Amino acid sequence: MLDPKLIRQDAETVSKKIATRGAALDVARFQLLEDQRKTLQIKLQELQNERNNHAKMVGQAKAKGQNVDELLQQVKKMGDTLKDTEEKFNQVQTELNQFLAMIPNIPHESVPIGKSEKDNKVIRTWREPTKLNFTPKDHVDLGAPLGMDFAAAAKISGARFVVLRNQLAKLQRALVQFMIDVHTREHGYQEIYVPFIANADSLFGTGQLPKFKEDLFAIKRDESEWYLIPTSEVSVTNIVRDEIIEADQLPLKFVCHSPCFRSEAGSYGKDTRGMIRNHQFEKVELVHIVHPEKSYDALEELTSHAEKILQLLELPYRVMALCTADLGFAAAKTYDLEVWLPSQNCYREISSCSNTENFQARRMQARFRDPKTGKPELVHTLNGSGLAVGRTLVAILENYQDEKAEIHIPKVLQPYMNGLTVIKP
RNA sequence: GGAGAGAUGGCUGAGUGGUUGAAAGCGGCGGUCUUGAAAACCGUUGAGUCCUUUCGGGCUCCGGGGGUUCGAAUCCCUCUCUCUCCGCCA
Repeated sequence: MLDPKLIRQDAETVSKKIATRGAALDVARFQLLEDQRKTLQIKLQELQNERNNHAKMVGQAKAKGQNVDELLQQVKKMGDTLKDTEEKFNQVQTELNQFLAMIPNIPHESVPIGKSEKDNKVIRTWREPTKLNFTPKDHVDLGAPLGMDFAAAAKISGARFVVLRNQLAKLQRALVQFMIDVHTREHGYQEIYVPFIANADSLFGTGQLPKFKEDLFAIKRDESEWYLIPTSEVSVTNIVRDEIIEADQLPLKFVCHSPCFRSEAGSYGKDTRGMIRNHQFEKVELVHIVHPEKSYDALEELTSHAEKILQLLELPYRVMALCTADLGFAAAKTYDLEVWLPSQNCYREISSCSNTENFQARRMQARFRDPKTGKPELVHTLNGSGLAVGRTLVAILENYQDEKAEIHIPKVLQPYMNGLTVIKP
C-alpha cells in the first residue's frame, strides 16, 4: 500500500508514476473520498470530544454528590448525531481503504519505462546458451521414460499437475536440499519452515488480496477463509506482521522451501505442456527484512544469491530488469533470472527477485525501532526465488541431456544423489 | 470431540463502570557516580491517526467484531487464539 499522505500531497505525480505501469489512478475519485473523509473525521472527533467532556462532567458531579438528571438529559440528545456521523465516516473510510488497497507500488526510478515484457532490459548474461549437436528434446519427452507422469497426475487431480517417480523425484528433492544448503552455509540465511495455508490477513499483507483472489486456491471452513500459499513469501514475510523489531535484529534473511499453489486463472492456454506452469510446484524462497536505506543493496545481494545457484549448477542464464509494465503489483523493482531452455531455444523465468520497499510493510504494519528517534518506522521487504525447483528440474533435464536422452547430473548435485552421475530409464 | 482457565504497553504483570492510556517490575533512552565498565541512584519511555506553518490540541486503541451505558480495559453477546485436564491421533 502506498502512503496515503504521499497521494494527498501530490496525487498527480503519483498518478503519472503509476501510469508507467499501465495502471490508472483515479485522482478525482481519491480527492472526493479524501475530502469527505476529512470533513467527516473532523466532525466526528468534535462530537466525540464533546461527549467525553460531558461524560466526565457527569462523573465529577456524581462524585460530589450533586444531582445529575439535567446533565444526563442534555447528553442523551447527542447520541444520534454521533452515531450517524460515525456510520458515514466508517463508510467513507472503508471505501478509501479499498481504493488504496488496489493501487500498485510506485516503480523505482531505476526501473526502465516500458509497455510490455519486450521492454525488459538485459542486465547481464552468464555463459553462452547450451550448444547441443543434435536436436534437443524437451523435458516432457526426456522425462517420460524417466518417470515424469502427467497421466497419473491428471487422474489424481487434473490438468497442470505432475507425478515424478524414482530418480526424478529424487532429483527434485536433491535440488531443494542443495539450494537450502548453499543459502544457509554460504549466504547467511536462516532456514525456516512455515504453514502452507494462510489466512486472508496474511495474503493482504503481501499484496495478493484483495486484487488477485482468482489466482489463489481458497479453502472455506465455516466463516473463515484460508488460502493455499502461492509462494512461501506470503508465510515468511508475514512473520514480521504487526511487529516492532529492534534495529540490531536487522537484516533478517530467511530461506524457506515450500510447495506453491496457483490457480493461474489468467494463463489458460499458456505453457499447457509439461511442468513449466503447474498448479503445484516446489520453490525455495529467499526473504529479506531490512532497514529502508539498505533495501537496494539487499536486492542486488539477494539476486546474486539466486544467481549463485544457477552458476553452481552451470546453467546458462541472464538477468533481466523488468520494465514498469511488467512489474508485479507489490514490487518497486524486480530482477528476473531467466534460464536457457534448449528445446524452446530461449530463456525462461526461473526466479523473480523484488524489492517491495515499504509497500508490503505498510500493509502488514511491519516496523523496526529507529535508534535515532526511538520511533517505529516501516521496514523494507524483499523476496526472490532461489530458485523455482520445478523449473530448475526442467532446465537440468534439457541442458544436461545427451544424444541417448540420458541426463547427466551436475557435479554439485551428485553428493545429493548418492553419487549418481547419469539418469537413464 | 468433552470440561475448565486465560488474552492488558517492547516483555512480565496489576487493574471488575467515572481524569486509567492504564500500577509495579524488566527492558530501552538520558543523567549522577566511576580512569572505564558494572552496580546503585535520579529522570524519562505505548501505538495509530486527525487538525495546526510552528507551538500545541483532539480522536481511536487493553485479542477481533457487535451490544448495554451519559461514560467500558472493567458488564453482556459472538468469534479467534493460547494454556490445563480427559478422549482420539501422525
